[in-house]
Amino acid sequence: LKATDVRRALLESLREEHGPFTLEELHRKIGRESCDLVTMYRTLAVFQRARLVRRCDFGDGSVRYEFFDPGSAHHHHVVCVQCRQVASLDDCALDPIEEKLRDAGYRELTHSLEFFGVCPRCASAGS
Amino acid sequence: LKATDVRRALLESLREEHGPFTLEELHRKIGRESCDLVTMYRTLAVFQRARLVRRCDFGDGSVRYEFFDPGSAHHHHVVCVQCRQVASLDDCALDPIEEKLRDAGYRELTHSLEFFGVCPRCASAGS
DNA sequence: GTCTGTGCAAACGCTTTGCAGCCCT
DNA sequence: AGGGCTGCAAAGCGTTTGCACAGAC
Repeated sequence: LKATDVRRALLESLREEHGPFTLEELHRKIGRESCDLVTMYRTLAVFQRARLVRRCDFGDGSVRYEFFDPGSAHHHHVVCVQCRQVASLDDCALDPIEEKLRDAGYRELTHSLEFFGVCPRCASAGS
Repeated sequence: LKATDVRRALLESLREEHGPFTLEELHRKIGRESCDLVTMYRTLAVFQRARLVRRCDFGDGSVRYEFFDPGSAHHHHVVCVQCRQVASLDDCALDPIEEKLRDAGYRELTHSLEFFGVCPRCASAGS
């Protein structure tokens, strides 16, 4: 795993702000000219394999990437359907459900959970 | 909303078995020759608008459609990562979380939640 | 007869692949 | 010096659009 300019810049962008970003957003952040879109895809794939990045596949078609911090707890997001801003929730209350499924014979369980709605800022602006 | 052969066949397929189906599965079920793929997309879009069908956008890239029964409770699914079979869970324990978000100012909340794992059948076959 | 639904072909956007050249180690 | 990384071009795939014709009401 070589240390290149593109990889350094991308990792930097992912670390400085927390919040899952789209590939497009990341591309803009590190400067469109400093890196090809194809390289973005490939680098993010490499980062995923290296467990540096987690892929958040929102159910609305958009795919986002966030810096994977092994220390922080498993969490989910709220996506504003108007401004597309994403906030993080600090906990996850699904352990009881996974427990039930494990009892039923399921193995290697994971889950994807995302919330959608109008965020406070958009809600007050709209009304 | 006209009653055509394609629409009748598609609605039939969706109703006779419960479980979200991919567009491909539905196309196969009603017979590949009896309907163009494009019409499948268009008809499913119409059904969604008419609230006859609910779209389940799994986080793994696959999109599925299920017959929308207004009487049945809001529920989620478990997807087997090996055989791709989908089972339905009967309840949803996320109301407390949505409540908290509403208190924080979020509006019009919805969520997408899907579980992934190895189903009991695949688990016993594999070991 | 009118207006909606359908099939076919083509466009579309996002993502992946192939290949030649560059740069990190 | 070598092999991984990158850019560019092109292919791939699921989905959408345009248009002419057929079918429902």
